[in-house]
Amino acid sequence: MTPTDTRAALGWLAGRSSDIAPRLLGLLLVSGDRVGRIVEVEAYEGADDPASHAYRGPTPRNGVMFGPHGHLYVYRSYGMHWCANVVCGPAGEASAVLLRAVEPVSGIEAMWAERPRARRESDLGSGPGKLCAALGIDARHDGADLLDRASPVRLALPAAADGAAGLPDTAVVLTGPRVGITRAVERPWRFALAGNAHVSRPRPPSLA
DNA sequence: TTTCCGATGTACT
DNA sequence: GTACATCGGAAAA
Repeated sequence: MTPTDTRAALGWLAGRSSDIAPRLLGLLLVSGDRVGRIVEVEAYEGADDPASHAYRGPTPRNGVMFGPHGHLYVYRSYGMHWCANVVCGPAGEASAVLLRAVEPVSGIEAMWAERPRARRESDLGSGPGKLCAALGIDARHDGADLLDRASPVRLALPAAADGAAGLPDTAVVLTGPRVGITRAVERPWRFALAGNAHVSRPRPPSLA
């Protein structure tokens, strides 16, 4: 697996976000010199998902969601934080995966500099707003091509990954309701790596 | 520790 | 005007 093969290796990234979301766990999110391992995500679909930004159709904010898969949709949350999504629906059919938490892998000093209030390493990327701050992701990256090696923000396969999966066979994925929404709350479209300290709050219940 | 609440841009009623 | 895919500081316990 060479770095130039990312687009081919992640060909499965096109489709329904609820299918694709758990497969993003374990992949690397690269932003300049900073790298985080994706440990928590949520799926948001389009016209059939009342909790999705795309539910009511395209707007100036969510336009990237209706474009080709593999691009980054960045929006401002509660007026002060940035949140980032991986677009996975085919053009015209909005479907995206919200990146909720990353585990710092490298460029960790730069992440601390972006988040001086953090008290421990697990405060750096344990939330959708936190990870964008730690990795320096903002409106400039809305629409960035995550499968282009020259992109300022991109996805990468972990070095040890064999095949398309970014996770070891022993990894356990927790599933639960999405965080912070009021509609379609019953859909279990939050996915997180069991036992990982960098998952956001509220922490999903561990398996018995 | 848990709960509560303010900050504040964009979209919608 | 109200809701919102959040966060972190302060108060309560």
